Amino acid sequence: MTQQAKSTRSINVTEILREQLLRGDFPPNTRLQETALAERMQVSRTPIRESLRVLSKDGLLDYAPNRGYSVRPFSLDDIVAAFRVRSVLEGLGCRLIAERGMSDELQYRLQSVLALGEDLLQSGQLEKGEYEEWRQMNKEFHLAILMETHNELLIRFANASRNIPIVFNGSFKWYTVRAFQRAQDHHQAIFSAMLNQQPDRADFMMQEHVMHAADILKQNYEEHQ
Amino acid sequence: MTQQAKSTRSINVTEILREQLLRGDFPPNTRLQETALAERMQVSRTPIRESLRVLSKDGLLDYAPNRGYSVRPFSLDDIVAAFRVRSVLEGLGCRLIAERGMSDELQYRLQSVLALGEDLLQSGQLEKGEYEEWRQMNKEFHLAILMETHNELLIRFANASRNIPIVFNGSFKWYTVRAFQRAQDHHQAIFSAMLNQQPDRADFMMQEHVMHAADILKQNYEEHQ
DNA sequence: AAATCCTAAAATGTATACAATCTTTTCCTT
DNA sequence: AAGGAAAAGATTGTATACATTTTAGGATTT
Repeated sequence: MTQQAKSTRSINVTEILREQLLRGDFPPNTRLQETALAERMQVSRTPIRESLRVLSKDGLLDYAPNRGYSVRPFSLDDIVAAFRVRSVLEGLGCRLIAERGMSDELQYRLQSVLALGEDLLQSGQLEKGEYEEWRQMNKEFHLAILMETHNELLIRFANASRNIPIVFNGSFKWYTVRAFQRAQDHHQAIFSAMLNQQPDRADFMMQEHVMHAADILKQNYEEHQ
Repeated sequence: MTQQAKSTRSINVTEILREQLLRGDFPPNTRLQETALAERMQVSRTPIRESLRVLSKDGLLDYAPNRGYSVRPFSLDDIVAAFRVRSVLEGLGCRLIAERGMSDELQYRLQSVLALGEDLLQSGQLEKGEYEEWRQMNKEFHLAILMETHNELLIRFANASRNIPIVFNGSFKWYTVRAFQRAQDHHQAIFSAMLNQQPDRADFMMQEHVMHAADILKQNYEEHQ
């Protein structure tokens, strides 16, 4: 029997709300009233309040004393700015690993991720808009690199920089096959740079890679939003 | 009459506790019990709990469900890692401003900050260990640059990366006159690079500047800790 | 004596009652 | 009718009571 990770209602509520916020379930500037949420979530106001406080610390909610919480609106500029920050954070991650050299574990793991990327590109799935596997693959690529740095703050910030509606699940729905191919090429180049201990190249290519994602989002934001 | 910013006990408690944590009032791994804190702060457990949750989100406290909060220990490696992250964040800030050019406001402000730095270097104050004014000057230099980027996430992360015991108030108490001079030179170079729209130089020199501070801290940490 | 189980105490998690603040409505004044 | 003050309602902030979980200690077993 698998051990159920300990949790509390407050934590559960936080994660459910976070998911809904990231999915864009609430229109921007919607006020989140404690009593209403408490009723909806079938808990008292106490865990709700703690959740709202956390989510506002995460930048997902606005807060004013005695006036409560509301859904923070994100402009396109906000989102692109967040990508820019993430690009240097993940770039630093690659740089750090390129400097010290990859562990065997990371090398094997990234190689298998890269192989999966190739498979997906050739399977024809991505043409049909089935990008869920790609999303998983991409997440693992980025997270594996980050974790290897063992820089707690870097990991925390890099993850936090993705906790933004629209951004969170990637904008793969707007990717062309060409865009997927380019992303795969970026992954390859980043891997190669880290393997050959080329810190500048690793950093630069990761920044290029992240900002490429930002460009695609930018191009599609107005039309499809 | 100046308008008293609205606040709540929860917010007040958070800031008091944060200050105490940053000052190092609590030994690492100290458990922070809600009832004890509530009594000490003369409030109920409710605002205490909200504060602790926030401070753990800020990385100052460890938390485990049903087991409460404890003071997070920071190793020297943790601290240097945080400096590295901050260096690329503030480096990005300088790069962004160098790319688009400084506003007149920022230019004048930084010039006056630089002039104040020169004054302090020549007044002899710094030799006597009176570095409080320097601390203020330094803070304004870094903050003015950050604010000018208008990148909300960048500002948030850069500030958060300084919310670490020991780091928070700078390690100026360990600075020699030579070290102050070098910091001033760095500030000058960063200003010059932004003024002349040299993004690479601005970014690089800011990273150099921040990591120099890390080096000094590193050299003095063991002996004086 | 070491290990395990059980029980009591203490701590955290949650619900609810009450207090303070803000918002809306009503009603009065001009 | 417009503006504003006052009161009523609604919402957030805080305290407290109760529930659940953890922790500590001792008794019991091996």
